[in-house]
Amino acid sequence: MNYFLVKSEPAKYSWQKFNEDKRTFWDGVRNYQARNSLKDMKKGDLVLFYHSNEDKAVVGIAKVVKEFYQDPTTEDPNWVVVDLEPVESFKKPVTLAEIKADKQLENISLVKQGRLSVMPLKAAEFDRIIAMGND
DNA sequence: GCCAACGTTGGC
DNA sequence: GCCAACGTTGGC
Repeated sequence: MNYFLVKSEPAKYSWQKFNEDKRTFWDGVRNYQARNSLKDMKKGDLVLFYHSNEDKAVVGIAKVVKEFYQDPTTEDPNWVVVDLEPVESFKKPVTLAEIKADKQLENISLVKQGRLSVMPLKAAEFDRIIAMGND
């Protein structure tokens, strides 16, 4: 089981919209590092959903329901998507400020490499954020 | 709206 | 294959 975090601007694709859709393909990744993470996702892996820009908070958990395949929004074979389904919403969104302030999360890619839109998480980091979201 | 960080592109 | 220029992302 692997863990990841994906970012979305709420104005573009919000957690709420995702829950209304019940399922989505994660398109628009145009960065090789992020793409490699998409390729590492296996069915059943869990993915934190982060709102960038407006909320700057992790708002819920999704899971991988279909492994990577050609991005249907481009002809370029470099780019892939995965299918995700919402699992649950956090009781309380975990803000970037809280993550930055947490000792156990100081090395998380979200903080260290702010511009990356899809990133792997260590199990401990994933668990920690979940715990904070359910406080 | 500014700017820092950083990935990508293209000239040499 | 190096590196400067440029574009994009995202926090503030």
